[in-house]
Amino acid sequence: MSEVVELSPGKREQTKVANRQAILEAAREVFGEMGYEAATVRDIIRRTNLSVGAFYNYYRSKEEVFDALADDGARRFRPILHAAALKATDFESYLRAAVGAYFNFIAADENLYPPPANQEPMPHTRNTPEMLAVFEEVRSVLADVMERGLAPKVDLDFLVASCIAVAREIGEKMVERRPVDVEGATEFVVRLLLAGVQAVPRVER
Amino acid sequence: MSEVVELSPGKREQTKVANRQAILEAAREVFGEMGYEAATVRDIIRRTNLSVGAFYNYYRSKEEVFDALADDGARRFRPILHAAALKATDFESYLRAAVGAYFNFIAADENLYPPPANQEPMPHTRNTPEMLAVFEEVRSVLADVMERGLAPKVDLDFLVASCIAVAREIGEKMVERRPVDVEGATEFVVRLLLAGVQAVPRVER
Amino acid sequence: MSEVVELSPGKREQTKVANRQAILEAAREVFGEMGYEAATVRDIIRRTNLSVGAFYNYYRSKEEVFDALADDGARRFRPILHAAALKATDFESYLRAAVGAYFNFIAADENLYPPPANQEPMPHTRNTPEMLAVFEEVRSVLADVMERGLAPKVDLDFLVASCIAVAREIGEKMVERRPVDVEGATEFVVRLLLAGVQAVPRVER
Amino acid sequence: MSEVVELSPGKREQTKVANRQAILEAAREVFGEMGYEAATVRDIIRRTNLSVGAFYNYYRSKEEVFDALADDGARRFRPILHAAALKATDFESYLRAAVGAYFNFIAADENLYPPPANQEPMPHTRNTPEMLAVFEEVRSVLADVMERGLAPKVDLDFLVASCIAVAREIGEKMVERRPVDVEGATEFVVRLLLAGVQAVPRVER
DNA sequence: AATGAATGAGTGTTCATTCAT
DNA sequence: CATGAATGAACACTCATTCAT
Repeated sequence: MSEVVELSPGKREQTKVANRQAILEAAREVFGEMGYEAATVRDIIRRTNLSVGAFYNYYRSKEEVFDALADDGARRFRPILHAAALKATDFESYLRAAVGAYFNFIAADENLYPPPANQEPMPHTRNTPEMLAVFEEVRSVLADVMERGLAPKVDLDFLVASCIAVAREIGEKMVERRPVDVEGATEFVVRLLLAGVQAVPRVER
Repeated sequence: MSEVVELSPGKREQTKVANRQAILEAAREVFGEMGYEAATVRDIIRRTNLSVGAFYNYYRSKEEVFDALADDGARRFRPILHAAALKATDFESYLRAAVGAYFNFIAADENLYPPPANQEPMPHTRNTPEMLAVFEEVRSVLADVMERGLAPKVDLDFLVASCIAVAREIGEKMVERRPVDVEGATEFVVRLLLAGVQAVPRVER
Repeated sequence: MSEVVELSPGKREQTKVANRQAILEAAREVFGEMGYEAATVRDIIRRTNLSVGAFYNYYRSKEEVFDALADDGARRFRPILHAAALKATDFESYLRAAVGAYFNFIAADENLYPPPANQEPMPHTRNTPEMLAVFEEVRSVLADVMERGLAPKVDLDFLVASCIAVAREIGEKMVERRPVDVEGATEFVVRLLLAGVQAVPRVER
Repeated sequence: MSEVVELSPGKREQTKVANRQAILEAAREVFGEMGYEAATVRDIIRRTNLSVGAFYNYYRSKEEVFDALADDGARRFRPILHAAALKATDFESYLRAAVGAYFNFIAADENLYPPPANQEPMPHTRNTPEMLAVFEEVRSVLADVMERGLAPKVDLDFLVASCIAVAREIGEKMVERRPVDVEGATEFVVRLLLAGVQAVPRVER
């Protein structure tokens, strides 16, 4: 009866990719605004041209989009971070490259999807999956630096935790400010951590 | 009409207090493990000897236990933090007192309620309300230090964010280790932040 | 331990009666204001000095107070109606006595418990049980009149239904007006029904 | 994107309409038998082939079906009543047309949905929402008659109340009888009210 | 594939009733 | 008897997921 006309070869395939992406973007927004639990599948598809049913053609469950979001973030960030790391020769340039890359990354994201007026302190929300993935990346980079001896031998876990914590928190503050000052935020974080890591107790390891 | 005068807390009153506390503890655990949204009232009461109905005898809603938890944490931590602050004369002792107090606080809490084998990376969790309240306290203490000129004039928001972030994250790592080393963790955080704050860009105001 | 002092003989018995009555009055108000289903046992006992437990000492269930209320209304109204009926010699005086008695009855009730500002059209309420009982009484009186041939032989069921309907509805309007005009309302109802019953089709029966 | 154009109501659309109607009918029965408060959504859907969830696909809340029921009744009755009123020239024909229309209306309804054996005096019931809507219509018709001077100037509120009361009550009795005698019931009501209104006290107004 | 109605387990919450004190 | 905390079966409603079209 009803027949979908194929306008050009590959059109179908294009649509599939586009739909998959549309769901991902919508999910990014919705999870960011309401948190994983509060967000409903309907909230997500409402921001696309698709139907609930279509959602399940592309992702098997709500959880799966969440995970895909994390993968997506990590996949997009990994090369950036890696490239930045390659140019680094000592701990400072390493740190600066990594933090800078991260801040540029979230600043770019921010421009694409500015926060919705930040209505309330949003009492019961969570980190977006992307953030989680990005933190994973940063963690591995810093672990590597420690391995290669570019930084004093300190409590690795504690250092990693500190760097991630500071970068995350300052990054969050950064994108809340207008204008978004990536330079300034990077400078703050790099100096703080660089001085900090020197002051912290050494371990023989 | 006839009123039974209770000269000392009667058994009934004791039970009520105990039940109220039991619900609070259970809620602390459940919110900690699953986050506010995912946690159900039934999850909470399942960890007590009580019934759904009893829950609502003690708290008017799920939200109310959550808030009560925050109040409870803040109420218990505020005096500790305050006392510590009084003994401090410069930024270092201030920081050490505050961080030490905070770490002792969560370490004590930890002993009472050890984490449940830390099953997975905890997929969809959030901060406990207590943490949030405690962070509020720490924030105000640090803001005060900045006000009184005991620390260099740097970006206040960024500094506060950094301190809270580092303390939180290191605190979390600390309680995951055995034995729990409050001394070491405090030393790490204090040195890192103290050196960091000196290195960070100054602002005129 | 605690001992209830018997101040005078029979005091206990008095209290019991008073409590039973207090519950009844409270229930009358509450059922009237919110309807049977919406009213809760707690709503009722809140208007007494008693406890939930006490409620169940006097009445086995919410349903039972409701029924007791009906019985109470009927018991109080029956003698009044009966006396009025005795003085009547023809249909008019019979009708006038019955309707007058009924209107005086509900007007007196109204004075004791004026309606609570009649906030909204009260979307989902019901008749008070008293009303129901009173209607039963009126019905039996009118049935008797038909039996005794004081009124034309018309469709008995229909006549009874009409009289009850008109009396109820006009009674309700009457108590809503200020001042409450029992005379006027009675006159209206009596004339309407008296003329009506003459005009209505006869049945051989 | 792709849109399936339906030239005639498709099977899906038919099912939707049927389901919507099925819920309405079931609600009509259930509200009629148990009253609004006592009726549960599950009681309603139990009489359909649908699930709880489906109920909420068609109506946003229990209250909404109730209102829809009233609207439905009013919508179906209004034109009938209006047409009847147009043919009337004096109070009698007016009254006869209105009452006749009303009785035909509820008799038709009755044939579609006969009462469930009238089990008991129906302990805690209420008017169906349809009745309420219908009564509103009847009220406005009668108010109009008074306005246009087709009936003596009597207490308007009281007259309206009486007519509605008698029509409702007799109507109820009528549908309980077998066979349902619309003619007879109409005759009874019209004669009663017509004579009654002449006998009732005049007001200058 | 796409659609969106259908499903039903699960959620927060209420309330009649019981029962230890 | 009085008390009021405890109980747990309901309730209205939501939402991830399925499935007929």
